Amino acid sequence: MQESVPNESERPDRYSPAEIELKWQTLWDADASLYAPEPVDCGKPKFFCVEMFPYPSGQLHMGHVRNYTIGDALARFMRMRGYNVLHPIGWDAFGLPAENAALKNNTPPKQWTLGNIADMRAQLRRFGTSYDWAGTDVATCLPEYYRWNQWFFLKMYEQGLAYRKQGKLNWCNLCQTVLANEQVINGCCWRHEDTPVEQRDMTQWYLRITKYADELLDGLDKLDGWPERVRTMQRNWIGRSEGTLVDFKAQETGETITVFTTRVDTIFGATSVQLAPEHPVTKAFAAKDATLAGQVEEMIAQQKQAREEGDIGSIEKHGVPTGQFAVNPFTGEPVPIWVANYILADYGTGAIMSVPAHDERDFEFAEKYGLPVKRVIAPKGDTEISELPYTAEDDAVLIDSGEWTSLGCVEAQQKMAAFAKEKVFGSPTVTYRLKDWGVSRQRYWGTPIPMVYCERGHEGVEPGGVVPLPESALPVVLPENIEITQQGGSPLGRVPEFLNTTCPVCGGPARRETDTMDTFVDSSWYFYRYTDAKNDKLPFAPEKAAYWFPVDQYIGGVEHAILHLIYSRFWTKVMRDLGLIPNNEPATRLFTQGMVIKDGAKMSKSKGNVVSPDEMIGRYGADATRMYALFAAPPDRDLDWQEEGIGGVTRFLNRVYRLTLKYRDAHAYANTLAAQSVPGQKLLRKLHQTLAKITQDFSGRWHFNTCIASLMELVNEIQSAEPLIDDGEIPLGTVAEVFRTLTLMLAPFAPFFAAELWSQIGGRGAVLHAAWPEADAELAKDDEIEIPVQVNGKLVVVIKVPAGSSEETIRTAALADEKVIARIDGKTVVKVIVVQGKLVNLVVK
RNA sequence: GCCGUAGUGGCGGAAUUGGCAGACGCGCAUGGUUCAGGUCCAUGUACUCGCAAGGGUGUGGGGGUUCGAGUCCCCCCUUCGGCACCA
Repeated sequence: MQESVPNESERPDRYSPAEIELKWQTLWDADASLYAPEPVDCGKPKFFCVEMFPYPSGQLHMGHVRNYTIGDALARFMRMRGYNVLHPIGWDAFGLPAENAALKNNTPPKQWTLGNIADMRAQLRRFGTSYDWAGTDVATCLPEYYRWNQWFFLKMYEQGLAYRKQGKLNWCNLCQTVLANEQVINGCCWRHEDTPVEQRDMTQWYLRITKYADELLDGLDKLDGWPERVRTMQRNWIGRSEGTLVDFKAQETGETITVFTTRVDTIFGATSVQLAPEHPVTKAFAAKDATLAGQVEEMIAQQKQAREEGDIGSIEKHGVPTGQFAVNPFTGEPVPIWVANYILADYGTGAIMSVPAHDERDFEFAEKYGLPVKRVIAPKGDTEISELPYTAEDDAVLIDSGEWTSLGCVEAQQKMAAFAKEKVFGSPTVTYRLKDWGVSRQRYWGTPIPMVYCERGHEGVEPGGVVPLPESALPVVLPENIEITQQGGSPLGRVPEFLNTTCPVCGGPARRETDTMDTFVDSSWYFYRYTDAKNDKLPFAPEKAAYWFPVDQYIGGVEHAILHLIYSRFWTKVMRDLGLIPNNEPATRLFTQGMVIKDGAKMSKSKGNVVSPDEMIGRYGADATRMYALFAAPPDRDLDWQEEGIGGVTRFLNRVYRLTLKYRDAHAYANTLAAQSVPGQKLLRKLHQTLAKITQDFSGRWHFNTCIASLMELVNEIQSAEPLIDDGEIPLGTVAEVFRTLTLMLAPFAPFFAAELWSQIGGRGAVLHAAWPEADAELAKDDEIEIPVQVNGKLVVVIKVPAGSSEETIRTAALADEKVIARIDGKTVVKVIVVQGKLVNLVVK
């Protein structure tokens, strides 16, 4: 015979997450506008809180859970603080995985994507995230959204910010598409980390992000709400470098070789000119010299191989002489022209002047090939000895440099650049590492580019020339009945109904652009759409964006530090210049949370260390999972998910549940704090100390792990006081106050749990909109404080004195302590240091 | 190489301005409750010498400033991340 096990929900010492969460979720789901913000004229201060939107892969992972839990805690806190909060969600819904899934399962990308969105939306609801579901919920793969990508593209085309050109592009064979520079990581595709990208010559659409290079760089200094790490990464990426262009003329053939240098002051030490293998002048020389042509070809082949093997950095410097000479315009001296493999074709001008005495790389190269080393910079007060290559310090001076001799090198740089400009053989210049953003993708599942090619041509447009579609032709809708194959080329090119169209200007036959836009276009402005997600006249109403922007808090992973975060800053500046928005930056504060890892490694299917959020909910409930995600580590650090630890949070919640129900009747005595006992004051003190700590942490430090720790301390103290409450030594009014406040403090972290407790203790309205309690500094004050007493910096004893004791009282108490007396026996007290309210230190000899 | 980030018990982590190092939790140990336990409760838990009282040592390493340093300064090591033959 088996005895019946008590039903979980009947046990007074445990709560049933499954029951409580289902109950509240059902209620919440029924109210579509539960989390909607108030109108813009509500008079409350606004707070716009955005977490980076997910790609709808079909499965939430723990990284998402962490990201959204952080944002949700903040959004819930700010609502309780009386802010008008916009807390939206959306879906970064275009992209290659949908096409791969289509190939694998024979499901159309749209169906697959929308199905995943529905699944993930349900998952997020199970976690109780307080998104404005009805008002936002933007999916980038829908024409209602991507038509505005097309609209922006046309605006940029008008402004000359979108243009088409031929160039070298990064090509990933697995993706069967080109990639932006930002999408190439260590020479490999960002989605296929083991697949080196190839360089292909193609004609593509570009967005002129370089126009904003300086603004993007300078703006970083003012973004003090962004992590330094992210700002540094962006600075490196933009890679601004000031220098000088100088024209060297080939002596025999007359070609101009413009070199870029940051150290024009060393030009008297130039002993050769070095060209990149791909440089046009290299090609011109090679055309007339078969031997050279062969050598250059070999050099390019070697580089390609090194790139594919992934060790481009370790390749040995080598070069070949062209047999030609170029004239240094400053000295009139001819120097040999070489082609060298360490010269980058796409940085600067692809040509340098080589100054072996003052540049490590040039020195190494000159040593190898026996080129002369001519020293022209000297440390101050030294004209003879110094080790080469010598990199000049700020106080270095020029020697052997004609009329510039004896100048400081910084001064010389300016004067020589100005001289070059005056004599028309050079000029000061600025170069950037940042290149224009190539946005064409030879893929199906993306935004069609709203351009056609007029076959016959018409006035101002040659046959096959580009014609932008008028706004009235938008959206250019992505055809749905398409067979996904792995053939090369743009899939849209194989859909005749899409491809063949008419020219909007002359009405003649035209072909549509068949490439689609990079998905990073979608994410560059999606948060603006949140402010007005249903607008069908504009991407958003300017007045709505003006009210909500900039985002007050943006939260996401650091992996987007360059890609998404630089593109969206660029897009913001473009929209500002189009007069759509007044703000210069998309977000004033950025928080980059750490990764969730398992057993020291990033979670991945191949490693088999993936933790499923649904399983966590099933085993522990959403509240415990959320709280543990916050408790296990501070949010900016990586979090190693150790499942054993979650038991501590479950125990904590069970304890709170048991105690709250036990003292439920105390709430009839709420607001009767007048008669206070000593243990009652002690409990209130702890309560207000906890409240003060949590309130303050939400304002910026965000150490939610210690917030939860302090809630645990509070509950431990309540539990210790249990006998006192039962004996009536703590007034019931105090008990009511403690549990009411505790429930409110839990609300941002454990929403289902707090809602349940709130209703159990008879709280008015939804805990969601209850006012966050104010910490009372008076009540939080200790009446007795502990003062550690040290002798020569070593702790001897901790004494207790009344709070606010004078320095003299503390000193006397410290010197009167037995242990202290024993310790200083036979020695002289040289000095007594009393730090009021903190500590006493005796210096003895 | 340059830039940034971090380094604290068996583990995750705490110590906001220089002032009791190790809060809180996990784990572990002992005891209790329970027919039972992936339950609950109590106590202990940095290392080390000691039966104990009590001592000594401790925040990656080495110096320094200070009455006092995890925290500030200098040098070095290591981790993670970014950029990298960038002229």
